[in-house]
Amino acid sequence: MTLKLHNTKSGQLETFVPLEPGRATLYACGPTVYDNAHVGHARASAAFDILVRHLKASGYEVNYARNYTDVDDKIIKRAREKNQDWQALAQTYIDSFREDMAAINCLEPTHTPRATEYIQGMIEDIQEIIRRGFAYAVEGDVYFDVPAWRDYGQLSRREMEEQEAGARVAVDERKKSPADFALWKAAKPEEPSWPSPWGPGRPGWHIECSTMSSRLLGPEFDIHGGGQDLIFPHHENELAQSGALGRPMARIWAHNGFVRLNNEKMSKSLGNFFTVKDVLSKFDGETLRYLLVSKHYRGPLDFSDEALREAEKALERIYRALEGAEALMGEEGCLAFNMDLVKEFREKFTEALDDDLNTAKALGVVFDVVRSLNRAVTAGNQCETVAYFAGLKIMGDELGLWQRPPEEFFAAQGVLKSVDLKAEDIERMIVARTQARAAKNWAEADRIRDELADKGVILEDKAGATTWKYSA
RNA sequence: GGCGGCAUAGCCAAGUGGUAAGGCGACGGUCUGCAAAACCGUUAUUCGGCGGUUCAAAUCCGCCUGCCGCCUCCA
Repeated sequence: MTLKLHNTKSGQLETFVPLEPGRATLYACGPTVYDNAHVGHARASAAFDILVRHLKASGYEVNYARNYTDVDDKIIKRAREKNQDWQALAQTYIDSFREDMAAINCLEPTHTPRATEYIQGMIEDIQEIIRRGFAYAVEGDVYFDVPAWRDYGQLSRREMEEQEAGARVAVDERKKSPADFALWKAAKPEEPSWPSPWGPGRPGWHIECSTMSSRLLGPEFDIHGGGQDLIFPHHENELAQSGALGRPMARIWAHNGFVRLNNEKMSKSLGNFFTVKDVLSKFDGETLRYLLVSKHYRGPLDFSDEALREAEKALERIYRALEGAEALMGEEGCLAFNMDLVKEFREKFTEALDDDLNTAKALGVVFDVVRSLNRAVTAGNQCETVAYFAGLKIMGDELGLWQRPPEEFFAAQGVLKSVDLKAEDIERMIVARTQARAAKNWAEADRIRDELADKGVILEDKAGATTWKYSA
C-alpha cells in the first residue's frame, strides 16, 4: 500500500507520489520564538514528526526543514518589555523549543533555518518579484500586489471579494489593495534592520518561508505543513510569492487541527494556553505525545488533565505488557521465524498510517498486539513473547512511543506524582507486610498496602515475591 | 456575509455503501488470604434531527440543529 495524505489545496485525499523516487522533501512552518511553546505547537510538531517517521519507515530518505522566525514585531516588542537584546531573546526560545520537542520525542528536522540567516536571499527574491511586476515599493516598504496575481486564493479556495476586508484591521492607505501584504518593512527607529535597495528594514513574515524552502528543498517539493490557522493568509501568501517567482512550491499542503481548551481554540491571542513546560511539570513528555497521537491529526483535540490521565493509563498498559515480557526475553533464535505472527498486525498498522496518518486506528492495532503479548507471557511461550514484544517495539518506534525501559517510565511517574517515599522505605514496608501476611495478620498487611497506595505506590503479589511500582 | 471543520456508548476515539476497532470506566468470571496486574465475558439494534437514494447508509444526497475555526498575528 502507499501513503495517502489529505491535500488542503484540493480538499481531497491524494496518493503521495514524491518528485524523486525514494526521497521525500518536507517543509513545516516553525514557531516565532518570542515565548515558550504551547500544546498547539507540540501538536503540529508531533503530527509532522509522525509523518517523517512513517516516511522513513516506508523506506524514504527524508529531507525535512522547519524554520524559526527569529525576527518579527512580537520578538522586538517582547525584547523591549524585558529590556533584553532581541537576538538573545530569540535564542532563549529556540533553545526552549528544542528542549520541549525533545521531551515529546520529536526528531530534530534535517534543517532548522532561521529567518535572519536568509535575509540576502529574501532581498533577492523580493527584487525579482518586483521585476516581474507582482510587487511594488512605497516609502521603504515593499508590498505584494495581490490583485496582480490571478491565482491568489487557490490554496484556501476563497474569493477575495467575498472577504470582509479591513473588518478588523485598519487598511493601510499606501497599499494599492487592502489584501496586499508586506514583503519588506522599513525599519522604525531602534528596530533591528538590514540594508536593502529600499532602505534599511526587515523582511515580512511570509517571504521567509518562500525563500528558505526554495534554498533548502528546491523550487518544488513534496509536502508543506503547518497548523490550520496558517492556511490563510500565511500559506496563501507563500504560494503567491513563490508562484510569482515561478516556483510551484509544495505538491501537498497538509494542515493539522487545533488543540482546544474548554471548547475554544488554544492560542496565544486568547491567552487560554498551557505551555509544554506546564504540562511537563505534571506529566511525562511521553504522556503528552501519546495524547497528541491518540487522535487523528486533522480533527480538533480537546486538551485537559483528564485526557492526559487517560493517556497515562493507556501507556501504562503498554509498558506493563513490555515489562511482563522481559522475563521471557532472550530467545533470539525464535525471532526470525515467529515474526510471521506479527506480520498481519504490522500490515494493518502500516495500512492505518498510510491512510492519512490514522494514528488512532494504528493504536487499535497496537492494543491487539498488547493482548497477544500478555497472553503469550501468561502461557510462558517464549517464542511468541519475543515476536510480539519485537512487533510492539517496532510499531512504537514509528509512533515515537514506548521506547524506554519500562522501569524508567514507572520511575518517572514516581517523580512526577511527587511520591515522597524512597525505594528503601518502600522495601522496608513490603518486608513488614510480608511478615504480617506470613502471620496471617491480614488487617496489618492491608493497612500497609493501603498506605502505600495512598502515596502512589502499587503493590503486586507475584508468585514468591511482592513487587511495586509507582502508579501512573 | 464568504470559506472550512466537527457532531459515534458514562468519558476518549476509529470507522466514506455490507450490518459498529481500540483505550478509560463499570459489571460478572478465572487467579489471589483479599487485592493489584493479566486473561475470559458483558457494557451503542445504534451513530445530532428530519426526509430521500439503495437489496443494503454512521457512511451517499437534501433540509435542519448545535459547536468550533479562518477571513488580523497565531501550530
